[in-house]
Amino acid sequence: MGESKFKQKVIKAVRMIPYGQVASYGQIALMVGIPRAAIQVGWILHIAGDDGKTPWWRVINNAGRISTKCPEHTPLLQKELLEEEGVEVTGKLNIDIEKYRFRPAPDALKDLNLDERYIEQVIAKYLI
DNA sequence: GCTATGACAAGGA
DNA sequence: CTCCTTGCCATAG
Repeated sequence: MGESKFKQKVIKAVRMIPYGQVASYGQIALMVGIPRAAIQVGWILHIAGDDGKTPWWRVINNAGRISTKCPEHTPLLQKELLEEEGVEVTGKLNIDIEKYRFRPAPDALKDLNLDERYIEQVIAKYLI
C-alpha cells in the first residue's frame, strides 16, 4: 500500500476526534502539518474515509456546516450520525462548531511528528 | 512535469 | 444572511 504520508496522517488525525466532537477540514490540515490543504482533507475522506474505522462524519467545514455532496455519504446521513452522538444539527445543516470542537492535547499532537514551533501555531489557532 | 479537479477557507459584494 | 472570487495544494491522468 504505497499511500502517501499525507493520507496516512489525515486518517490518523481524523481517528483522534472523540465521540461527540467535531473538527474542521482546515483544522485537520493544520494537524497534519499542511495548513492550507483543507480541501485535500475532504478529498481523502471522500476516497478513503468510508473504511468503517474512520469517523469522517466528525469533520465539517469551519463555518460549522456540513459540506459533503457525495451521493454515497449524504448530508442527511452525516447529520444523523452526528445527532446519534449528541451533536445538535439544525435543519439547514448548521452546527455550533466551537461548542463541539475537538481540542487535542499538545501531547497528542506530538504523535503526528510536528515540531514544537508548529505545535504552538496549532495551539494558538484552535486551543485558545 | 503540467493541467484539471475539488467533502475548503476567508474576505468582499 | 447568501453568492462569488481568489488562494491553496495533494492527487489523478
